[in-house]
Amino acid sequence: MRSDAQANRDRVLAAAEEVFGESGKAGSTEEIARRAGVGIGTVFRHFPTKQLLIEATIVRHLTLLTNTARARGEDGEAGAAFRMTFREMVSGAPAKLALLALLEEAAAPAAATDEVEAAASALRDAVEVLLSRAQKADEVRADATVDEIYVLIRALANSRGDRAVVDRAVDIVLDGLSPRRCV
Amino acid sequence: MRSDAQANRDRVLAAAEEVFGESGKAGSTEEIARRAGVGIGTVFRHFPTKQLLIEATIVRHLTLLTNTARARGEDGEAGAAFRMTFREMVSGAPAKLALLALLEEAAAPAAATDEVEAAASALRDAVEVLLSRAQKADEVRADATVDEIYVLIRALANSRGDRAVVDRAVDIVLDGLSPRRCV
DNA sequence: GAATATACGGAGTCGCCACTCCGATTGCAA
DNA sequence: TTGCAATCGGAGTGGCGACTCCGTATATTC
Repeated sequence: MRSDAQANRDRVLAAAEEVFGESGKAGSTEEIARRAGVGIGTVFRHFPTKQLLIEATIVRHLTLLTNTARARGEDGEAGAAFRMTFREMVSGAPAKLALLALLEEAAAPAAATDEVEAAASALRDAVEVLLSRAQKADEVRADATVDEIYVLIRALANSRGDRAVVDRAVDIVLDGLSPRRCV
Repeated sequence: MRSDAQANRDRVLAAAEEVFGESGKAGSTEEIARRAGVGIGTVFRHFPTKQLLIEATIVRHLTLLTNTARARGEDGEAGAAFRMTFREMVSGAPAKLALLALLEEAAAPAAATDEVEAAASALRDAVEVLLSRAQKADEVRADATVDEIYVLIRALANSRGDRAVVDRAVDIVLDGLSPRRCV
């Protein structure tokens, strides 16, 4: 692959993340091309279909999240690491609400491509590691499963509203996730 | 207003709720007309703009939720009433995920029409009644505010995934909402 | 049962957007 | 530097969907 082609591909992906983050699926390919500083033709050469561009954007995003979670999983205290990652994943996408909506769609049973599927399950695994470590340290209730954590994170990540209010909502959820130390 | 006109208006609104619930904003006006069993012209006579149709649909939905919450607020035990309503609002829209996305958008600061605004705040008030009653009965932690409850409900209502998993996630959140009886 | 205002249906218009095509460019190898 | 295969750009195409218009149909009134 020629080096300019690679560079353009990267710029298109970055622009796509930006545009989809603002406008969701409705963001036009032309706008993406404009922001990437390339012609429409170039966008379509790299991603023959809008759907493919969306999927590539999602995979890129999921991969980033996975790396963050993995890094977090190796150091420090288990409970804090888990809670930190939880918070990060919730608030990490403040300007990317619409992107998350796409992500949700991608998580639907039928819609997932192999590649998207793989990226999603990698993230899931990374979160699972954090979770079970925190559970072993008795920092998170033992009956919680990754699936539930996932649902909670995705749900909260979609939240609009004051940052402060969302933060307090997250506190409440984390309270719910802590082990009940007495009845 | 002629009686047939009223009937058609109602059928259009019902069809709109259905279609928007499935496909969100992307649902076409033509499809709505088809399901309502009327011509496109009729849809546009009642709701001159797609945006207006969306808003009317949202108001209708919010009003329904408000009525449910109000009814629930008057009988039975405070904590149970609150939790019941919480669960209902979360799971009451299983086929209407996309509609909720619109609703979120409507809740954005700028986008709200007076009418939508009014309907939204009526619902908020109804929930607030339930909440403070439950708090007085020491069934819900005192430091929780309506805003946070709202964020939590909206977030969870958007969740996809197994019903069972979502239910357990709701349990976790409700645990977080219960008063901490010991440190 | 007319008369009439009101409402209906759906073909047609217009603009937007995904996607195509090909002449102009440009990185790269020799 | 030169040749050429890989890229690029962006005008053009086709289709879809919001919205309009007006001839037809029907509730309502007396």
